[in-house]
Formats: sequence, C-alpha cells, structure tokens
Amino acid sequence: MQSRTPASRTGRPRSAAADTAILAATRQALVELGWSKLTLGDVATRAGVAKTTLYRRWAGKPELVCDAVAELFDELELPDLGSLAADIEGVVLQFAAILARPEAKSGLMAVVAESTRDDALRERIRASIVERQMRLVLEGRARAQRRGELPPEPDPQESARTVDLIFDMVAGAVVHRTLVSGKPADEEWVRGFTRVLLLGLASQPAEPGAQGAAPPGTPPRGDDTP
Amino acid sequence: MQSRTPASRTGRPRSAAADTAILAATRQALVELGWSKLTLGDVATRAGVAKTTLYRRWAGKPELVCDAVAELFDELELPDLGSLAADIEGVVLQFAAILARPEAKSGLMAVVAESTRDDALRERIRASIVERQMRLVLEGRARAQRRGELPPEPDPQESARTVDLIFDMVAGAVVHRTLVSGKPADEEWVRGFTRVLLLGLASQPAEPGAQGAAPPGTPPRGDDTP
DNA sequence: GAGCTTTCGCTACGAGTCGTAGCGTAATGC
DNA sequence: GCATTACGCTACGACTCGTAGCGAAAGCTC
Repeated sequence: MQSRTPASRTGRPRSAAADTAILAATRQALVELGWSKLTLGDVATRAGVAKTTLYRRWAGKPELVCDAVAELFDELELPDLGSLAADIEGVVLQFAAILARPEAKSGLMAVVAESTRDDALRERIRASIVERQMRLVLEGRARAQRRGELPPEPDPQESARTVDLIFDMVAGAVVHRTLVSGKPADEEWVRGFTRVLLLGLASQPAEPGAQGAAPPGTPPRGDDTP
Repeated sequence: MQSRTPASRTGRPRSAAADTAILAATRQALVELGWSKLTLGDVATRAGVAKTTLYRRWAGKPELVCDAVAELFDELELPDLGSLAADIEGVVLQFAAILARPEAKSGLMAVVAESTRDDALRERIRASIVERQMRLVLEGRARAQRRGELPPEPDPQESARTVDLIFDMVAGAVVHRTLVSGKPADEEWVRGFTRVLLLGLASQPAEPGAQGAAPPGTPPRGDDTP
C-alpha cells in the first residue's frame, strides 16, 4: 500500500483495521457518488475515522482511489480450460465482470486520467494494478507455448514486447468496450474478440455454433479469398 | 456543437467567434493545468468572455471539454496506401499522434470517466467522437473487402458487430498503450499491433527486417523508412 | 428608425470543499 | 515511567462553484 513501515518503529502503530475500513468506504462512496462528487471528508465519515487520518496516510484523492480500486483486480485468476482460446475467454470475462462494477468504472478511468499529469501516480497505477496482473499474460502464454498453440519467442526483448502488446490489446479492448462504447463485454463479444486476437481479422468469421477457439497447431491464416 | 440553433430566431445571435475562442482556450487550459485544475472561470478569462457566457452555453466542465477534445479528432483521415495493413498502420499512427498531445490525454479520459455516471454525457461522447470516426473503420473494411484482404460479411447484424469490435480493439489498444502503459505508440509498436490484428497471435512473429502483416494478395508496400 | 428579443459583460453572493494547524489523548517499545 | 507515534476533534483561510441581477449591445421585423 502507501505505508512506509520500516519493519519496526517506536510509537503507536497505524491501525490496519482503519486501512481496510477506509478503502472499503472509498469504494462505497465511488458507487454512490462517483469520482467527481467523492470527497475525502465524506470517506472519512463513512469509515468512522477523522479526516486528518486520511491525509496522514494518502497524499490525495487519486492515490486513495488507486489503492481502493487496485484491490478489486486481485481476484483475477487464469483458468485452465484446456485451450488458449478458452483460457483467454475465461479471464477476459472475469476482467469484464470487474469493470462492470460501478466503483471500478468510475474510479479507474478517473485515476488514469489524473495520471497523465502526475508521473508518481502513473507509476503507482502501474505497480499496483498493471504489473500485478501481467502474470496472467505471462502464465497464459507459457501454457499455450507448451501446448504448441503459440510459437516460441526465444528473444527476451521481443518476448517482452509481445507481452506488453497483448496486455494493451486485451485490457484496452475490454475497457473501451465497457466504458466508451457502453456495451457489455458479454460472452458473445468475448468470443469474437478472442477469435480475432488469436486468428486475426483475415480469418473466416465463426460459423453459428462453432467454437471460436483455435485448435492446436492451427496454421496461420488457413484461408484465401473464399 | 451544443447549441440549439432552430434555424432562425429573433434576437441577438450567439457569437460564433466566442465559441471557437472558448474551445481553444479550453484546450490551452488542459495543456497548462490538466483536467482537475481546470476551472470554468479560468477558461472564460483566457477566452476573453464572461464566466456567465460559458454557463449559458455549456452545462458544465465535462460537456465543455468533450466538445473541445472532439475537434481534435476531426483531422483523422484514412490513407490509401495500397494494402489494409498499411492503411491501418497509417490511421493508427495518426490516432496515436493525437492521443500523445496533452490536451487529448488529460481531457479525453477524464470525460470518459465522468460519463460512467452520466448517460447524457456518454451519448454526447459517442455522437461527437466515436460515431464520427466510425467512418474510418467502415471505409477501411470496404476497401479491404474490395481488395480481397478481408472476407465479405453479408449479414448486416454480424457486420455491425465486427465494426464495433474492430473499433474497440484499435482505439482501446492505442489508448491503453499511451495512457496506462505510458509508452509511445510508435511505428514499431503499430507494426506489431497491426500484425496481430490481421493475422492473430498464432501466426509466426515477424522476422527481423521482414515487413509485418502481409495478408493474402497484398502487393508489397512502398517503404516506411523514408 | 422604432420596437422586440436574445445575448453579453460585469458584479456580487451563499454554499461547499480543500488541506492544514493545533491540541489533548491513546497505544506501543524501551 | 518515558519517548514516540497515531488518532480524533475543532477551527481556519483560501478557493471554486453555479446563479442572480443589472444595463448595454446586437440582431430581426415592421
């Protein structure tokens, strides 16, 4: 979190219960008020602590909301459903479910917007949200490479670039779908998204009833002009 | 814009010059102050108009910034570079260049964040930004289908879904790359992105020196190292 | 030009939030 | 007991908000 706790200090320790109460109160306030009408005084009242306690622990509203929202994404897990396509669909649906919650919508985007003028905040977001979920991409890719669904990437630099690209494409698409387009990232959408991500736009559209998953050893772009 | 101008009204007409001055002042204020520190009073002073004039034309800060940012995206054009991959790369680079500007970064995301609790604002964004740029996807796909680079989609419902999906994937990825990852969407990144978008993750990575994304029947493109 | 209508610039205002300072008290380590 | 730190509470100046009220300006219609 935000606390500098140098292992052992003299004096009264900070209440850990207050931390969780404050972050929960922040999420509740995000749901009821949204980002713009959320005030630190209100959060303090909801959490049952003094306003000054908030200012002693967090530098301001963006940092507080960042921490409150970050906890939402810790429940993400990469399922093992047997194929890369199914795994992607599973984790993307989880991600979409979190983003559908009002506290995530309202808080996450506002913090990101704020971070465009605040490098420290951007780094905080990166460390507490992005970096922690990068494991999903890494694990998913490694698993798919073992299955032979993805080509190996020996060059570590190239490999890192690919992971970043995948993360931007997955997270970006779901966020854009949910927040900008304002439509739900439901199963149907996720299937179409996964198909394009794995096979590309040039591939045939999925036939009705067909599972959009890429079978192992799928040759790239198995069709020409039909 | 926001003005209700029922063709002809009696009385003094609104100054069109004030409109452009206000929107320009808003963008300037976004650059210098960012979203959170931008105040309508400050914008009014910069534009040389009274604060009350602003409130007569716009309901609030989000609506004003939405209009100010929307104008930035009107300069987008779909190039005709001979192949779908090249066209995508061209327009994505334009999009990335706009998003790299501080007034776009700071303003766009904040407005989107605000729109999560304001349906009217979300619709305003959709109409003034998203819908107006959808033409790029429609035109690009039609062109690619004529070239045989993309399969035809006879079902209009399925076709509309695909357009929405492409828009979410393209815009979402660029936004996420620029704002969340905080790295530039430069030519190298755009090449990798376009390759995945067209051919999918399952395809072989581009070899060093090889041109990315060459869908079926694509004539070799000119060059990208001038 | 007379008259009507709407916009514009200006000033002033109450309401609300911000972030901080100050003080006495509570909880821990030595 | 003593030093140290966290906590709750109150109060404060500074700032922004959005609006009301007024006289003047700029169009249109006749």
